[in-house]
Amino acid sequence: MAKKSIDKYEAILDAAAKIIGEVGYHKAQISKIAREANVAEGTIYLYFKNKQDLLLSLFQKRYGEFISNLKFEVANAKTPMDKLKKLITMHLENSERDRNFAQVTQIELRQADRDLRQKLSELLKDYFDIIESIIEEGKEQGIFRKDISTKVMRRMIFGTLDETVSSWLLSSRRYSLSRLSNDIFELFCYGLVKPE
Amino acid sequence: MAKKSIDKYEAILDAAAKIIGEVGYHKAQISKIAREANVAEGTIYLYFKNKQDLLLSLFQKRYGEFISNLKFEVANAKTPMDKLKKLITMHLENSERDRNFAQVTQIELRQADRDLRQKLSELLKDYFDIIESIIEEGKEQGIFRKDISTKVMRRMIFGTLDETVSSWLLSSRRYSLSRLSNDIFELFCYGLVKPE
Amino acid sequence: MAKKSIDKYEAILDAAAKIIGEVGYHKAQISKIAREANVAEGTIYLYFKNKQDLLLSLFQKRYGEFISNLKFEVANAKTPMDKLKKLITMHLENSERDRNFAQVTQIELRQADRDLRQKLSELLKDYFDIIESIIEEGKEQGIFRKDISTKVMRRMIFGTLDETVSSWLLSSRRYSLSRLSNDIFELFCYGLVKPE
Amino acid sequence: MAKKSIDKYEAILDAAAKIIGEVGYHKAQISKIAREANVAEGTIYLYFKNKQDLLLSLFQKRYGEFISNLKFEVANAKTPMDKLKKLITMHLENSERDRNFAQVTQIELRQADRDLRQKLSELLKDYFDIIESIIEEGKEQGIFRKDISTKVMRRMIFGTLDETVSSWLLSSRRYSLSRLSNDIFELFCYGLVKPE
DNA sequence: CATGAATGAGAGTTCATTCAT
DNA sequence: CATGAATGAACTCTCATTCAT
Repeated sequence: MAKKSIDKYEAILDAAAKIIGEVGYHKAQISKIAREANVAEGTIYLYFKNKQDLLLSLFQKRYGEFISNLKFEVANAKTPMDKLKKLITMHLENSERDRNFAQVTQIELRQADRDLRQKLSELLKDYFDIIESIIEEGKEQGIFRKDISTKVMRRMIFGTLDETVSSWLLSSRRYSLSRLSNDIFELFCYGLVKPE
Repeated sequence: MAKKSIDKYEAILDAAAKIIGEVGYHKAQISKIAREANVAEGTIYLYFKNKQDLLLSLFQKRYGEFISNLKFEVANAKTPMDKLKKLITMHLENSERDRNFAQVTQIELRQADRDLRQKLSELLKDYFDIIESIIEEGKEQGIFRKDISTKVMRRMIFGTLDETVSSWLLSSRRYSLSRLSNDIFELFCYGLVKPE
Repeated sequence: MAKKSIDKYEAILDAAAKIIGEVGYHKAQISKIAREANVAEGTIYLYFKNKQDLLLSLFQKRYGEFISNLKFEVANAKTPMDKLKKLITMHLENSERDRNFAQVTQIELRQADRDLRQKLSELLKDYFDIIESIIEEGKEQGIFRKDISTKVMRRMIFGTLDETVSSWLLSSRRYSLSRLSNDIFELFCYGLVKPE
Repeated sequence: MAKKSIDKYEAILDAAAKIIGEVGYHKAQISKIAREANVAEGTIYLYFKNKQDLLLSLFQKRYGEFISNLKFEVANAKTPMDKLKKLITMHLENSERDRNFAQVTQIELRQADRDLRQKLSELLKDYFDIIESIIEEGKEQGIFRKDISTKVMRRMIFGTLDETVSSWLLSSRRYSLSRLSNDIFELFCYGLVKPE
């Protein structure tokens, strides 16, 4: 029984990710998600308070897993540079591996009502914390410049990764996303200007 | 009186920008936009084919003006560095000046149905072209590095600006956006790493 | 001026007949009728109280002319048989000549709201009277049978002509309508059964 | 409980027949039909694709039943004369029994958009076929005259019955419809002209 | 726990009619 | 008389949510 419930819970989340990824949050009908999950419409409301809660749970679960993996890997990397490199790689690889995850994260998060957006940004907060702690560490070790605020740097890092994935999604994923890691890392570290 | 008065057209666009900025495209009811514009609901349909067309026109007009200003200013700047600087400043200042514009641009563009997104991204194309031409010029003049593709660079620039504005919007604009220009410019040019 | 008014009045009626004939009363928009008549929408309301009044006037005018012609011709025919023949011929020829008239008469009259239908059937009354007086005359002269009520006979005559025109209209008028006069006349007079 | 209960389906059809019969197709609001059927508006869309589909189904069901009864009775009648008599009687009795059916059939069918009319006339086709086959049989047996086309005859029969019912409906049904059967039959067979 | 038929508020859009010019 | 931009009531259809079974 307990097992069965968890199966359904997962099935609904998977179905939601698929449908929302395909048609977007607003056009994703509960009835379609139910059908995709092989579940009755009413059943969804046994596991989730409402449609918004479903999206929230979806994001929470998927992003939560990603964040905890990321934390682990970042902790294991030695230098701030290594940590940054790892973060870029994982962000891109994860997006590439799970297209629905990326779609939902990138596109669907933006819409949504005030309060939903608020809740979602709380979830993002964890990710931001990881980025910022890497930057702080780099600054402390004298590797990263201190004349620019950590927040500005964090926005560059997240914004660039975000936009990179967005572009890739809109391009119908015709190229390898994760292969861009090195260039982006280079850009982050040394900027546009030719050295010397 | 000019037929289909331009005043009304503008009033509707303004009202749409305001309402959409406040509650998002999907929750922005035609009836509310009409009330905000001091116009009957039916009147909106004299000026716009439908709700989607209204959003499209809104973006087209606002973004179009911005783009043409941007083109002019960028053309007048001497070096690629100056041009890049100008672009950053204008992006942030424009967003700061017109909150509704920024809101719509940042948030609402992402949602929307497949075909709307398609049309909107065509409009963004112009902006991307400007950014990319600055980069190309910098590469040709030996100022910017050539070992990283222009597209990757463009995504960093646009993504960072985009995320910076998004953050500012979500923070309820408690700080000056345009004052960040210099730092962002520095970051773009020289990266995170402390020189020497 | 007076002349001009009459021109517009006529133009609107013609336009209404054309548009209604094409798309039906309910789908015939005032704006389209106005455009067809080269007149502003508001102008229509200078000549007609409302849309319903326009249809009524249209029918009144067209049917009125037809009825008065019919009366004249029937009066000139000698025998009840000749009169009946004339009536059949004129009904079919008139429908064939003016497709819009037929369309409106046949199809559009049926719909309409309770009260409109009431008013229209008053107009039909004149036509019914003509038919019934022919029948009565025939009965008096001992030509037509007296064991069947005049009303029943009238309904046969009108119903048959009506259905004949309806069929022709729905068939996209691929055959000559007026050429059927003789057969219908025969049928009316002697019925289906083979004589002897 | 049967899914999408047949009861509700029937209740909606009955309500539709009643409301449409009262105010006509165009003025028959879904909301009123729903109220009459003791059903929510949305429920109607569980059973019918849209308003037009509801009308179509209504006609299909009611007319379909009538046609199949008619076929049975006509097949059981011996001579073409008996068959014709049966057809007249059933047409009138059925209309008299179910006023809504008659109303919809007579009045509402005529209006409607091009495509709806097309679909409806396909349904009428079955009725026409029955009439025509009776005529053909009569011709073959040497009972009916062969010098007039079957189609012309069919239009007389259908047109007369149709008009008879229409008249009766407009008269607010102040007389017995079915009692007219004999006279109409006589008229069809022998025509207006007094024998001898 | 599970179902899915039923609900009904809500939203976009149309179009006959009005009225200031 | 004429205009046509503006009006806003009205209507169909959608879909998240509920609840009796």
